Amino acid sequence: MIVEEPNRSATRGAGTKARILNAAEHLFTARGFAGVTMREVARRAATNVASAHYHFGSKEGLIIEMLRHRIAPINAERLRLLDEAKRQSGGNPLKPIMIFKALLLPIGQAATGSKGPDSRFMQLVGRSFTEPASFLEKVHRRLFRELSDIFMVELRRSHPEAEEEDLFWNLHFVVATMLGALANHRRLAP
Amino acid sequence: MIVEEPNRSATRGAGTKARILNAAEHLFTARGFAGVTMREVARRAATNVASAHYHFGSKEGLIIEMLRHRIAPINAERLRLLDEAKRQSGGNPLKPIMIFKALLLPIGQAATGSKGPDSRFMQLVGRSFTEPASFLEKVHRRLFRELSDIFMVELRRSHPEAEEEDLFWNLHFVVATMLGALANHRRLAP
DNA sequence: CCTTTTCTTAAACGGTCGTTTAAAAAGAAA
DNA sequence: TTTCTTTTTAAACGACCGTTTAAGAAAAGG
Repeated sequence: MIVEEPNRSATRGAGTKARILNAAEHLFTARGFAGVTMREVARRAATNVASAHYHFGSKEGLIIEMLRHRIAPINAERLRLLDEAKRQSGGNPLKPIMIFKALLLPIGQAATGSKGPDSRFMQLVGRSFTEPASFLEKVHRRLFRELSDIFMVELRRSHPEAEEEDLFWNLHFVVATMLGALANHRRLAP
Repeated sequence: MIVEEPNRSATRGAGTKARILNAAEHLFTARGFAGVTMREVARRAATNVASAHYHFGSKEGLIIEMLRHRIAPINAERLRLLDEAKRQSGGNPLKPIMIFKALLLPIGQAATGSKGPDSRFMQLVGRSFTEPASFLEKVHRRLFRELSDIFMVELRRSHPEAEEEDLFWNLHFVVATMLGALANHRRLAP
C-alpha cells in the first residue's frame, strides 16, 4: 500500500530530501535556474541525480518545491493574520490597511531572520526578478493563486465600488513594490 | 595575406557581425548568459552558429565583445573628461570631485539615450549583478583594468596621504553605488 | 523470520550544448 | 579572367544535459 507521507523516524534517507533542498536553494539562488545542473545539486547534497529525481520528479519540480519551502510559511502567516483581522471585525468588511498588513508583514518577518537579516531569502527574491517570465508565471499559479483569490475576496468586500481589475493591480503592485525594495536592499547594503 | 581589419564596404556579410551582437545583447540581457544558447543567438541574427564562432571565437568571446560594445564608448568618454580636467588643472593634482565626475557622468549619459531612458542599458547593468562572480571578474579585468589604473594614478596624486587600498575601495564603491542605483531604478520605475 | 514498501545507486538513454571541420560562396586584387 | 582572402554554410564531434531504468539496500509491517 502506498503511503503519501511515510514515517521517516530514524530512516536512512531522512535527511536526503532536506539536503537536496538546501543545496538547490544555495546554488540556484547564486547562479540562476539555467546556470545550475542537477548533478551539481546532487553532488553538493552528497547524493546522486537519480535521488533528486526520485524526490522531486524533475528539475522544475525541485525548483518549485524549493520556492514552496520558503513561501509556504509566509503564506500561512498571511492567512493567519487575515483570519485574525476577520475575527476582530465581526463580519464587517475589513479596513484595507488590515488586508495589506496581512500581506506584507510576513514578508518582512521572513527577511528578518532570528539572527539578523536573512540575506539568502533576499537573494532569492532578487533572483525571482531575473528569471524568465514564463517560469515565474508557473510559480505564481502554483504558489500564489489560491492566496491571491482569498485576499481578493476581502478587497472586494472592503471596496465594493471599485473595479475588479483595479483591485487586482493594486494588490499586486503593493506586493511587487515590497519585494523590489527587499531585493534592492540586499544589493545596496550587503 | 591576412588582414586584421578587412575592408567591409559593400561586403555580403557587412551586417552579420552587428546583427549577432544585437541579437546577443537582446537575449543575454533578458535571460542571462547560461539561459541562452549560441543557436538561439544565431537564429535571431538570421545566420548560423558557425558564423557566430567565426566572428567571436566562442560564446564567452561573444558575451565579452557585446559588453565591450556598450562599455567602450563610456570608458572613452571617461578618459576624455579626465584629460580635460588634467588640462585645466595645469599639472596640479586634480580635485577629487573632478575625478569622480569623469567616472560617473558618462554612465548617466549612457543610461539617458537620445530618446529618453535607455532601458536596454539599465537591464544590462542589472543583469551584471546576477551573473556568477567568476565571469564578472574576467569581464572586469578585460574591460576596466586599464581604466581603473589610470584613475588610480590621479586619485593617488590628489590624496598622497591616503592608503592605496582605501583609495581603491572608494573608487569601486562609488561606481558600484551608481550602477546599483541605475539597476534599481529600472526595476522600480519601468 | 519473510514480505512489502521506501530509498539509493550506477549505468544508460536520447537530446542539445559549445565548438570544429571542410567545402562552397562571395569579394578583392591582379 | 585568375588568384587569394574573407565570409557563410551544413554537417559532424565529443561532452554534458535532464531524465529513466533496473537492481539492490534499508526500513517497516507482519
